Amino acid sequence: MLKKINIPKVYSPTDVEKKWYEHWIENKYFNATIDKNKKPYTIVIPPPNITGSLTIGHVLNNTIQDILIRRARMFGKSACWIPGTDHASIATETKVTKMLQEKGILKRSISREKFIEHSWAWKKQYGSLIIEQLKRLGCSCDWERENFTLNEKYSKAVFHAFVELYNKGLIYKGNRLVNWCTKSQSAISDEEVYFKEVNSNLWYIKYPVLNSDEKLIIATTRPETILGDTAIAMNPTDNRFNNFKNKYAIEPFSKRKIPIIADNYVDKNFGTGLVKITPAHDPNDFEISKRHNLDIINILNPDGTLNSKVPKAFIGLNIQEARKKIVEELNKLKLIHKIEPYQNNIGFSERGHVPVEPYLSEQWFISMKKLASPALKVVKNKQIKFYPKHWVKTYEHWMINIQDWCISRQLWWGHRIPVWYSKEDSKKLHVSVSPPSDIENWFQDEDVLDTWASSWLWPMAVHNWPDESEDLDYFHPTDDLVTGPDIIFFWVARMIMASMEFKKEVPFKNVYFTGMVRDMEGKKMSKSLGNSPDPIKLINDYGADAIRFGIMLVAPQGQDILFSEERIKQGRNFMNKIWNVARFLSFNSNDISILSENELSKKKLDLSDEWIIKKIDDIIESINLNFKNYKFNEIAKCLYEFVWFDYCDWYIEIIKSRLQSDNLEEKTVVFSNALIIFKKVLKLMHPFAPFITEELWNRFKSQNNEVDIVISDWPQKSSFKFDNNIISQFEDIKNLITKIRNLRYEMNIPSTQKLDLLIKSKKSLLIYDNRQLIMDLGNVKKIKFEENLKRPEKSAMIINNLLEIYIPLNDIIDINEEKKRIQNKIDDFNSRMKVLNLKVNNNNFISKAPKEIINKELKKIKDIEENLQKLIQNINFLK
RNA sequence: GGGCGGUUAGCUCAGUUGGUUAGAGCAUCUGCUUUACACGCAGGGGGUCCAGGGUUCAAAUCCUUGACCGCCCA
Repeated sequence: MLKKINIPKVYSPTDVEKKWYEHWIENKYFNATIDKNKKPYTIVIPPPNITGSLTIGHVLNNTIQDILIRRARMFGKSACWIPGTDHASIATETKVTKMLQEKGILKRSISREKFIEHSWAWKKQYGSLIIEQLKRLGCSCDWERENFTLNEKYSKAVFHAFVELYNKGLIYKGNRLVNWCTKSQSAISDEEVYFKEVNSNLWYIKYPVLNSDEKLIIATTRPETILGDTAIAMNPTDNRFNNFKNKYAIEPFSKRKIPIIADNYVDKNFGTGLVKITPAHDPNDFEISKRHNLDIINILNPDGTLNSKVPKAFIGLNIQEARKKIVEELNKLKLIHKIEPYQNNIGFSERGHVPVEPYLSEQWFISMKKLASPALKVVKNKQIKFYPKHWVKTYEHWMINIQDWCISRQLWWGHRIPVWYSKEDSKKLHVSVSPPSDIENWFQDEDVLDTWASSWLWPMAVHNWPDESEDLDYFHPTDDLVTGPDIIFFWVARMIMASMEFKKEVPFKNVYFTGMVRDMEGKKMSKSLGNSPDPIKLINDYGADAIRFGIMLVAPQGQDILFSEERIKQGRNFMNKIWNVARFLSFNSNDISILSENELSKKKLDLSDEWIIKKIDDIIESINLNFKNYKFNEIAKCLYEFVWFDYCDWYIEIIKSRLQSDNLEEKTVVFSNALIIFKKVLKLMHPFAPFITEELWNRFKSQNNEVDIVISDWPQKSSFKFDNNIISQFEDIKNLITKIRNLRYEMNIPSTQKLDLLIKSKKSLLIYDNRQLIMDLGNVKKIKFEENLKRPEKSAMIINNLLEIYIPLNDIIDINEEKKRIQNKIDDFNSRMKVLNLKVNNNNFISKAPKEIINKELKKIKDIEENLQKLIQNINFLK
């Protein structure tokens, strides 16, 4: 027996969310345990930076993960979602440096140890902001397993990986051009460089040729690098410069003699067809220098000023100053041929926002070729599947053309490279997870590792790798990874490589790439652009469920999302709808003993009851299928449409009068059915909208030990066996009602006026059995069947499912309007008829199309003909 | 230059393997204090599915060329 349930008029998300989140945590629902009777299901969170705060992108990403993990939990799996944060070497160091600066402390004036102390303090204070925000969103992470990439245990894994690769000969130290950020004075990765169009010039500069009066004209975007030139190059097929092959040019400032060489890299059509080669300051030039054994002259200090390799007058100038002075001097020497405006694509450091310098320096590298091939294989043979799958191509392209990975960073916050150099002989190295025992005779490498060189171990290291552990055995490989395509290379690919190399198994089975969240103008959301709304404010205003649902509704697989607050409103409105239909049920809950689904199946049900049961059965099936295909927005849409259009707009409206019935049996059956459907909806919706569903579930759950929804079981299809025609029969009834409503509008009939239906037919059981709901929803007073009915004067006519139905209207009727209305219908049918006739009279169609298609078309024609015949008779009658 | 997406209603987007009268939300128009909900109800209007060519009995859907927009790589 269900007691009267009270539901407040307004849903207030904030209180409800807090209450249930605490309840879930207290009951340890999110804590996964190793249970050999259950299948494990694992997700590792893409660890957000400790410097970060929640963005709409995080909301999308983590909502999807939460949906997956909550559903897996309801499916009876041992669901483990491991959260954590990333120490974000460069971002954090920048933040801490800035914070210290504001306190008047210069980073270089304090010791490394002191700086790291400050960093940990900073981390303690601000580093878990985003974690707290994820809780507000409702994320059901296993917080007891929270991890951090700079934890002692985790660091051990990072060092272990370094040492293992070093011992395998896959890590080396080398001179390479790296992307140098002159502001942070550190190497940065390709991925930390963004490109910007900059208005610059193309300078055409004349180079004197050795032992000749001739001058060669080359075009360059970087005149200041003349000081590091070690060659002039042409394309070998370019005959214009044949005379100069194997000669030398003169660098105008230091008067160095530089060779004139031929290389395929040179584009004949760029500038004059000749380029200057500066190996230390351009990646392509560097490659050329290796092919031609050229000198390599580095003219820059780490801070971007010119070093002592250049003539005195230029030493200490920064790049802009040097460029200006060089051009002035060249002008004086009359060596400028011309200057053209030129749009240049220049790389900028994501952290320092200064142009990135290709810079020759000594760095640690991982050689990637060997690691790449198994990682490529497991994606190609679908051991790891990508959703959407078109990312496979991008992945393959990168893996095939993979470059060695520069893993050292000139920073302090991070994993210090586990290499010690002997003080006596710096060529003698100690490479180990632990320092040498006679530490006083050694000094450690100054650099730290690239952050990605720790997070690439994430799925393993969160489970104690390299140590053996039950967790690692049970929860690894993980199941699904949800992340953005922008980090497919620096994270996803590298995790696959690490896992294949160290563990000989895939780190995850499926990767779901979300779309990018953009604003309504298509711009990427970012803090600096100020176009990123604060999700916490949105949660406060609309509720977490509204945001989760709103964003899932507009996030189709693999498509970028144009986000605006309007989207959230749709989610909120939907939550309001759910809340209110629950209220409606609660008003009728008084003293009704609820039947089980099994008991219900033995009762006599109306068409509408069977229809809604069949509908939700179909929805369950379709949701399950869409989960399999990672089509989350389809699921959201399914739920939205079912709840709003089928359940609320039709079913609830239909049962209103039945719930008023004096017949207790009738009432019990109808209410039970409505409630059973509703509770299934709550379960299906729970992964998308966890809070409101838990709240309502607890209000409606029966006394006999039903558990909280979060750990309840996923709904099954009903055991009802249905006639195949249920859906179409019910559609007929719906159509009839819609036609009556539409007629009202077209004929200006007040909505309060009850109508009579006179049906020219013998008793139609379909209509007769459903007369009550037709009367309720169509606002109809009585329904009469009469086989030989004559069209009453002053009536309007509708046709539904080939039935002629008359609605007497007395003086309201405007016969001309009625004629017009019927003529419109006739025109409409006629135009459709034309198209159909063309099709059916085509012999090719008849001979080649499948039979069921032909029959379908013929049936349409037959129906239209019958309809037309009736309509024409009617209009003739009116004339 | 290479690769990957996209172009469908005024706006934002769905549209599974080719066969519906091409859908939804927002916006818009009309009516509604109908005993859950105006964050609502009922009804309506609004489309050359970017363009050309092709395959097919049949194309928004498949192939091809092009235009435009976006992203990634060089």
